[in-house]
Amino acid sequence: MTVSRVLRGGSGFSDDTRLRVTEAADKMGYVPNRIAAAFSSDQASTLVGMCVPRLTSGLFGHVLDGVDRALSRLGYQVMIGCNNHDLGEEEAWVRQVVSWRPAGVILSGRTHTPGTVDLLRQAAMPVVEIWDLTTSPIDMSVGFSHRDCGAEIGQFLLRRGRRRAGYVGALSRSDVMGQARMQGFAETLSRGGHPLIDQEVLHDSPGFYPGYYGLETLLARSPDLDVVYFHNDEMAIGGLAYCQSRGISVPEDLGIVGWGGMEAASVLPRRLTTTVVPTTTIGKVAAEALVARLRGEAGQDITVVPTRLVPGETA
Amino acid sequence: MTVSRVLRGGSGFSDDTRLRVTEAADKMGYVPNRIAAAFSSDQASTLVGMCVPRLTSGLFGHVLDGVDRALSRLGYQVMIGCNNHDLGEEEAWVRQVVSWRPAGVILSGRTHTPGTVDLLRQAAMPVVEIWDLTTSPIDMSVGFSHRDCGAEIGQFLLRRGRRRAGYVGALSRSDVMGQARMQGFAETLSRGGHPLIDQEVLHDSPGFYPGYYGLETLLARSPDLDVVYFHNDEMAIGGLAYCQSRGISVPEDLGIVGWGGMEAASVLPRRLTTTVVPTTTIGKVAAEALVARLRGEAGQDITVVPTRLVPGETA
DNA sequence: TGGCGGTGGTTTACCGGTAACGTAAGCTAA
DNA sequence: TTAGCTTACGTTACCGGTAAACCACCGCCA
Repeated sequence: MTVSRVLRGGSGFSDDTRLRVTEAADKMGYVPNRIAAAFSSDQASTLVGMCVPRLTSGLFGHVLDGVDRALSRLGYQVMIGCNNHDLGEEEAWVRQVVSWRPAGVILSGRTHTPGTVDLLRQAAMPVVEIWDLTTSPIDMSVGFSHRDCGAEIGQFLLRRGRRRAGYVGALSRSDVMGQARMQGFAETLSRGGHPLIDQEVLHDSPGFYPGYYGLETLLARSPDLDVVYFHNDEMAIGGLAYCQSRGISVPEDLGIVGWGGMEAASVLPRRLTTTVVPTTTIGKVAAEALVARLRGEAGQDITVVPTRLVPGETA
Repeated sequence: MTVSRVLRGGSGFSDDTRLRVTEAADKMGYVPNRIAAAFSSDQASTLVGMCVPRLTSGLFGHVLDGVDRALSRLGYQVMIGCNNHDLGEEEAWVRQVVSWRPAGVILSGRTHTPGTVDLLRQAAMPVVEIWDLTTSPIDMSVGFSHRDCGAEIGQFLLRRGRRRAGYVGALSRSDVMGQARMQGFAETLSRGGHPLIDQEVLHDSPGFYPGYYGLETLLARSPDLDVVYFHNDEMAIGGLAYCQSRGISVPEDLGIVGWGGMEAASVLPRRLTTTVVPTTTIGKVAAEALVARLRGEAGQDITVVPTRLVPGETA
């Protein structure tokens, strides 16, 4: 017991004892057993679960980094999961993670299966839903509105005099966020009197080549578009490559707009018009909100982390 | 006890009992406590620790994905860590992770502090060192030789008639792997009779802008180079941008070579000459080697996962 | 009828740390 | 002098699952 107190930096022991304990621990290479600690007292768990739609996405890599930096600094460990944009996989992951009795959980997205919500409510632990802001979170929400992102781009393009807009997207499973951006975009255009002309949504992952071929298909069908909004930057870059290969000059003949703020976009000869998402900040804020809740500190349940429209040279 | 056997799919109970148990568990929303399970029997831990140098790197995102896919399929959970290319941070992380008594640990790199090695040896668990192959691993090693990557590029360039090569790198903390590539490159050039003319190594993270300005500095000092090998693809793309801004035609005036096989590199108008690293495969193979060891199956301690030189249009 | 093996289920002890409580020694103050 | 408090440390029970041993019962056969 005295050893436990010394090693956890408590009080109620003499300096002499402390020294003897730490020396002995050092000499025998003692590593405390956190499993036992977490087991004996529910409070002691320093595990936090974090689930993202894709691990290979540059954006989520930064979110993960923000979460890990903030949490590891405070002595927490991060258990990761990847749901591949599938709510069922998410539920399976949540079940696994809850069985580890973590201190809290961070999920991506605002849509979950009833089973997932039940599991989390029963577990009665802090939960942060990130990325896609919701006003009725399970517990807490940190992110931004995808609909607003699309709407903002819509307004921007109308102001720039674009009148015949198209959309190229990808629907990998139930990726509702890209959908939301598109809807916000389309609605704004309609209200502005110049509704969306055409859209091409591929059932594929939103990468470079789907962007390339998606634009090809779209333009074959609707050749007189003057701007195309893409699901994300990678697809937009694919679109740019298509334009280059066909001698379509950007932004004169056709405007190209992406989303996400992928680093590689800054690599292009002309800077992509896009919405930059504060990925690392979202991770950091989510982690801090979770820890604040754990410590019983006051904090807001819903935190808006604003995105930033970057008017580049492609639209 | 009977409940435990039923839920773990053991034997020694009737169908009737099984039904009663599963029904009751369902009704009460029972989630087994893995902490207790891991605590009671050392064998039951399904945690695996995985430490990478950077979470924001596209390459390591794919490695992580390979690991997570392979492990979650087999019922393991992944605890992540990021050491920021710092061996001290790695040791701190290992200490944390070992205190969770994981089933095994995956580390990036072959160089570790003595403390790290001690901790892992004492813990007597499977350890896989990935990315940078070593013939004397702590336990197992999965990866490739960075030195050979550099050497292969050296030979390739000599065959293509390049005679005056330079190198632009970045030294973020103790990133020994970039160093190894450069050494393999330089040695091969020397043996071929056309040694490395000049190099510029920035103390910065290896990104787009350091590549841009690194090339600027290098060319200011050594204007007559005919090819430059970069630390990685991002830096090489920065170098390409510099060439474009100064009217240096690639590959005629100057060859540009990267490393890593970053996806965005395929986005460029001309395909970057580079070495593609099988990131996902490394993660997958490492995870499978670890699980094989856990199951007592035979497996090799050292697995070479070959890289692939992609002769693009920039060198 | 006694012994034997298999089936189905229960009892017991234990993993290693921690909360709560117990206690002995030393000190203070009435 | 002694009740009362503080300090330093020890005891005990418990967290929830699991390994191993144990037991009850049945059917079977010599």
